[in-house]
Amino acid sequence: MPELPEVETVARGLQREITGRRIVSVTLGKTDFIDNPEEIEKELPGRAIHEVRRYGKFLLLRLTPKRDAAVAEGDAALLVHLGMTGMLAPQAAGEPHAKHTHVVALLDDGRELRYIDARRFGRMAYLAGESLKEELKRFGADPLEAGLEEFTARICGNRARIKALLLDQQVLRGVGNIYADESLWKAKIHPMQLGAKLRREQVKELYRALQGILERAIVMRGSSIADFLDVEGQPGEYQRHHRAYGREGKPCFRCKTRIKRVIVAGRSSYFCPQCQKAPRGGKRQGRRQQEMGKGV
DNA sequence: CTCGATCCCTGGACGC
DNA sequence: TGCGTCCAGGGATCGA
Repeated sequence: MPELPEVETVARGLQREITGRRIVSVTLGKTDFIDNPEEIEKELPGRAIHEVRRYGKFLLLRLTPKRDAAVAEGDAALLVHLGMTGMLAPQAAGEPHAKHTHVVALLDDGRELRYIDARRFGRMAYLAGESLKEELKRFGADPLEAGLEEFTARICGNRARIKALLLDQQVLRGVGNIYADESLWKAKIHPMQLGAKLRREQVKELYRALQGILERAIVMRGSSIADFLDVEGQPGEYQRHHRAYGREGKPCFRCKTRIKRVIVAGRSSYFCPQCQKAPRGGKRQGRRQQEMGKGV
């Protein structure tokens, strides 16, 4: 499941592999995950990819203007979200298309940039000018770029549960279920804790934990749980270092207590019930008890 | 404002 | 062996 480190890994691979290549033609398969398939067919051919970078969980393939463009349209880009099972990689045109190959862009070096996605939970869109700007503005701060000040403001200015906040792409862009759970475990914060109720010191711990984990995961080329593969078809290694995610019933690496799983924000959330203390009033009651304990 | 529920989609795990 | 069922999960959407 591609989150920030996995998408970063793919972006770096694509940046190395296809920067400078011109798109010759585009062939589409199923298009229900594409915002504007007809524009993709019309706008991509003839443009070169001049940069590939990550934006949250999106890959941003920045495109040059068309050679015969009559009017400037501003920046143009292909946005690609890998969803759960998406993969974007250049392959030799002669290679048979894998099952679930839905977009094929022939490049000017004879290779094909292919988008393969069994579940089609991903998303693809061609955007330019203002609509590109508007789209990018919808997302929150990149957790690796945000300073402690901004991180704190975004987490504390919110009454939702910390797990929900970490997953909310309008708060932070790029964090998904795995790295949310891993950073909460590291910072010893219960996933149901309210963001606004976290102490300053806890927020700082979380900030450091999240950045450290994301950076380390990028070095290890991401986590391969089910089928994540990078541009070269290689799995990541970070799944070997998970401390909470997917470890229900297994001993906590710190205290040996069995890792528990609860649903928060509609997602499985793994945590250590000993290290990550439940917020007062807990999950089971859900009643509206507050104040008094307001004192941070 | 925040929540849960529901839908999208397919493959893998599991039970019988 | 083969079926049915459940589950995974990011994100949009809707109603509470």
